[in-house]
Amino acid sequence: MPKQNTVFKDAYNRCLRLLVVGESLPSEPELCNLLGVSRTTVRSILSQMVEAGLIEWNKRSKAVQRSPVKADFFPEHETNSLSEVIERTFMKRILIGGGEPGMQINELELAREIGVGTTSVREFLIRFSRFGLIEKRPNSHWVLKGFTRQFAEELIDVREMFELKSAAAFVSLPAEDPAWVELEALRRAHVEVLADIDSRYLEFSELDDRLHRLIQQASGNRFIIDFYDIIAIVFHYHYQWNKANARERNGKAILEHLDYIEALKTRRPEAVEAACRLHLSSARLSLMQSLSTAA
Amino acid sequence: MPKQNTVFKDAYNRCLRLLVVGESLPSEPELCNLLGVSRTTVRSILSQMVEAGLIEWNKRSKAVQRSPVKADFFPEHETNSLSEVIERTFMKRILIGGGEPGMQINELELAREIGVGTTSVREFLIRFSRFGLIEKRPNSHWVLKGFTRQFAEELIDVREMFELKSAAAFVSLPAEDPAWVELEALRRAHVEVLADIDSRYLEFSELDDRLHRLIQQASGNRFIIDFYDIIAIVFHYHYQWNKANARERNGKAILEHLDYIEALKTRRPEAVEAACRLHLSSARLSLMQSLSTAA
DNA sequence: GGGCTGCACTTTATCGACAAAGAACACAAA
DNA sequence: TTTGTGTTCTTTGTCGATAAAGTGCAGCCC
Repeated sequence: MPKQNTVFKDAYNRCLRLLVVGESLPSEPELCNLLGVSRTTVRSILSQMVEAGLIEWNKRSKAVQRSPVKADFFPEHETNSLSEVIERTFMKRILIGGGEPGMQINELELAREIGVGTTSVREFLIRFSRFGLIEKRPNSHWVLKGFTRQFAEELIDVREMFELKSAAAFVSLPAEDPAWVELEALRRAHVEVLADIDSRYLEFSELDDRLHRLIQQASGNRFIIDFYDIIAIVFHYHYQWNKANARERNGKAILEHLDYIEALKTRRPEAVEAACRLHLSSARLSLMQSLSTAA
Repeated sequence: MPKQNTVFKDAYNRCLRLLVVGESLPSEPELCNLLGVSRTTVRSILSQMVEAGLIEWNKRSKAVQRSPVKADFFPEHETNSLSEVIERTFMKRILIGGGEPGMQINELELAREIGVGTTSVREFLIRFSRFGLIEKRPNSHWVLKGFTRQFAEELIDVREMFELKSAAAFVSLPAEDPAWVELEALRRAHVEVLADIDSRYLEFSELDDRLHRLIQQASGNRFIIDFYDIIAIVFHYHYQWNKANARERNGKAILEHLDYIEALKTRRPEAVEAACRLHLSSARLSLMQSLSTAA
């Protein structure tokens, strides 16, 4: 089985949502933009839709015949790319299941467990190794270094350096920079979630990601921006399986974010640094606490 | 052709140097340690040496029959691992040959040019991508971001942050830490090279690498330590093909290093910071200058 | 003339296969 | 009782093959 056709399936599903009975789908190039795939894939989708009796397709006209029903969609798990599947399985294994430091990682075993070829696993591990959680012994196995307190501390130390630098750069952004607009949008989103915190506290993760990425972006430094990927993935998976005190933790963090955003808006470096430090040390504390309860 | 036997060939060559006529080679496990390979490889080497009439091998006795001659050695290029070959070729291409930013990188073409399979090239590119010089468009090609002034500045900005942090950590190392011994050894090596700078100035690169790695190590932070790999590879290849003013540049840098080392030995944070900043800004200047002459 | 379609072609993602390299274990020697 | 050897088995590194996905060009339609 070369290449899964997950790109096709995912785009097909998304394309189904564009169908409006009586109307015609837009041109092929336009669909490419809408779906973010190449024309070849768009044409496969159109062909398939003809087969399914969803549209009549003749040159420029792509008349919609009926609305899609549930059975028209591909099952969601078939739309995940291989690397996503591998990543999830792997993270589950090392963050939950026995992820003792020093453990050996076996490419073949992992591949069999997930049901994919060794090449895919290998490439995943290589990509993943930049996160500092695993290490390769050449001509031999990988070693799991483990999501330990030590790891968390090293990660957060660098994060603090970078975030302070980025936040400082943020205040010198010109007034017309789109980041200011986005910052205001984010502030509103925070306020909205806060207003209904008891039922929406889980949305914090997304806000957190957006805010911090926006700030790192201001550094204009690819190493700083790329580093945030490590933080994001670690926080993402860790808190996904570790929801103790999430309501309380997230509520507090949203308030800190709002202070941080206000500080950025004043453009006063000292105010920004203070708010930034406050939030970061609180985030550090939460992570370390959740680590000790987990262990 | 699965797996090149470069490990074997390289170990074989190194093993040839251990041969002393009249004596016997040590035990298999000991050879493993000496050569840094597994017993399987050691045994292949011994078999091969028997075939070549270099030794008589009977259980524990491995009596050396004759000294190796030049023809006994495998040619050096056959002892380089595939990834080394790929790395060199690739770096040559992007640092010297037309490495215009935005250029597309074609896995297949690269593989053919180097004469290896696509998998190896692919894995190299994935590993290399963490250096921030290339970027992947999923399901499509890689994009060369280019070794530009911009890149150099981003790299050096982070380097300065990390090195200052590491140097600060260095002064708080306990007196019995082996780093102090290594530091003194390095100081002597610097003095030696300096004494004969006109003929030995090219040895500076190695000293530079050793000193900075020693200092980063003190941070105890894997992200800081790993980041130094990026700096090392960039400086390595850049100055390897760019030797303008090398004599002068290296002489100056050695003096700065000696100041830096002295400062570390005083264990006074301010002195260290000053020496560190001085050296780093001078290194930055050299790199930026050599970039403008190259472009 | 500018955008759209049809078609042929290129490149990537993934697999299975296989030799090189590593690891495990029982037996032998000192 | 420790250390070394013989043997067997496992795992990694690399390749070529192939379907999926992307790209480029010639001609067509408004």
